[in-house]
Amino acid sequence: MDEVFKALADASRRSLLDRLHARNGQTLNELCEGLAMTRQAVTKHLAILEQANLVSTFKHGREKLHYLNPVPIHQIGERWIRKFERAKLVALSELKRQLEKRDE
Amino acid sequence: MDEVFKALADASRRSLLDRLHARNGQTLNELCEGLAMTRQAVTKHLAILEQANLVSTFKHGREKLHYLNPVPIHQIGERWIRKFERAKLVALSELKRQLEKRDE
DNA sequence: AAAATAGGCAACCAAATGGTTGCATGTCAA
DNA sequence: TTGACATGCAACCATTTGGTTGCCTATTTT
Repeated sequence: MDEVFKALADASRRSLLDRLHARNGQTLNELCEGLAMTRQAVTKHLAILEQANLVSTFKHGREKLHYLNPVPIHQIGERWIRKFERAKLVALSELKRQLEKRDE
Repeated sequence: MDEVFKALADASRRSLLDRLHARNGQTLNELCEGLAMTRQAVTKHLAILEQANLVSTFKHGREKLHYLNPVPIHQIGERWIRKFERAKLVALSELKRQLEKRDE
C-alpha cells in the first residue's frame, strides 16, 4: 500500500499511468515520446510503477510492452478513501445542522 | 492536486490523518503521543498536511487544534481514481470474454 | 554481416525529504 | 510574578529522489 502511495506521489509517474490508460500496451520508446526527460529517467519511473504493481510488462522481441494494472488504484479507493468519505458526510450533516439552527 | 498526492505519500502523515479521523480537533501534543518522532517532526508533517488543505487548524489559547478536511481526499477519489475504475471494468469484462471463449 | 533500433546497467549529481537539536516565544496556573 | 507548559523558529544532517551521461547488450532490418 505504501509503495502505491509513493509511486503515485510523482506527477510524471501519474502522467505515465494516464498515457497507459489512454492506450494500453505501449513500448518504452512510445511512452518517452514528447516527454522532457531522458529514456533512462522514464525507465526508472516505470520500474517504480512496476514495483508498486501498478504496471506489468511483457517482453516481445526487443520491445518491452507496458500494461496498466488498475487494481491497486481501486484498492486505494476502497480501503483508504472510502473511510474518509464517511467523515466528510458527518462534517456536511454537521454543517447542515448548524445552518438550520441559525434559522430558528 | 499534486500537493495532496505528495502529502499522502508518507506513512507518518497518513497515520496522522487516521488519528484525526478517529478523534477530530486534537492538539499538537496529543498528536505526538506514542509516536517515535520528536514534536518538531510532527509539526513539519502537519504543516505539509495543512499546505495540502488536508488539515485546518485553530488557535485556542496556547493550544493549536487540528481538524481533518476530507474534501481533497474525496476529490482524489472522484477526479482521479474513478477514471481508472472504468479501465478495471474493461479489463475484467475482457477477461470474462476470454474465459467464456475458452469453453466454446 | 553490418547498421540501426530498443532497451539495460552503473556511476554520478543536485535538490528535496524526514529527521534531529537548541533556543525563543506566548500563555496559563500557583 | 514566576515557573510550567504548548508551540514556533532555525540551523543542521543523512538519506532518498529524480534526473543525467556514457557505455553495453540484444534484436531487427537491410
